[in-house]
Amino acid sequence: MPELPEVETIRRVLEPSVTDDKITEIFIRQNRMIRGQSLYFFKQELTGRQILKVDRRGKYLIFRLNHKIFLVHLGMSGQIIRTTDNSVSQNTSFPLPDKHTHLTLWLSSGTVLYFRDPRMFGRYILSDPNDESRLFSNLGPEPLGPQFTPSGLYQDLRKRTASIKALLLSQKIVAGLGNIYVDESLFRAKINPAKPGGQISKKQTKILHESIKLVLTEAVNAGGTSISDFQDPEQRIGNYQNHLQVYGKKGKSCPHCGTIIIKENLAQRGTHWCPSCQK
DNA sequence: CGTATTGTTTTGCC
DNA sequence: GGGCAAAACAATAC
Repeated sequence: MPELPEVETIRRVLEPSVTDDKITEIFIRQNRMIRGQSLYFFKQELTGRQILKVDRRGKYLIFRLNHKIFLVHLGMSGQIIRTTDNSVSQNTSFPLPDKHTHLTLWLSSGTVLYFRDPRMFGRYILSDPNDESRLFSNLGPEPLGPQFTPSGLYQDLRKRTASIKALLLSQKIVAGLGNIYVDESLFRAKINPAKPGGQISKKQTKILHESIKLVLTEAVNAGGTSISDFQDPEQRIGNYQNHLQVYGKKGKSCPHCGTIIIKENLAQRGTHWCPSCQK
């Protein structure tokens, strides 16, 4: 579910409603995803903190608290649902908390945040602000920030023999792209997903850089992609699934040339491309 | 029964 | 030690 555009959509919804709120109570159903602080201290250290700011880095949501940072990675199926109900939600499409609600935060204004994650690939990390750079040390530049440049991208792809698909998924070349947006970006750039990173020309790299920024910007503006179950904290779905060109389009015609879109496994993921446009 | 799914970490090999 | 590729994690749908 959540790649950069989805996480940014969540961030934008949460920011105005939880900023300056205090965490008054916490309930943990499943502690598998909790990292950083020990379980005992997790609850103790989170309770009473004020949310100063909600940021994002790659696919991580960052709650900046007084003297702590709370990082949330939603994995494959994580979501955050906001209600103003104190016990059982009445506004949601299903009763909350349910068996997939692993963490619940009550805030001083009456807001309740439900953290759901059926597949439990997500992570909740409570740490010191000083640890932030270490926690993000494996992430490449923000694709929509000034650090992401065509020349930097070109340098990082030099001498790499792995496929551009695998490299873009790794988060180390650039942060925030997942399976959907890698396929869409490579289609826009007319680059074959199997092409080794080191074989992409300077000119192609510049186009790839532009394509990534374009696709992500469009997707953020559309409120993310709701393929199966993405919804923002207010339970609204995104709109970018209506703009996808190749992802999920196996057997359909390429919007550019009409050739049938292919889907094959690459880098352990279903990979979609136009065999004619993306040589 | 298989296969597939919007992600990352770990493992093992070269 | 780095780069790379595959397994592993888990739930659910088809």
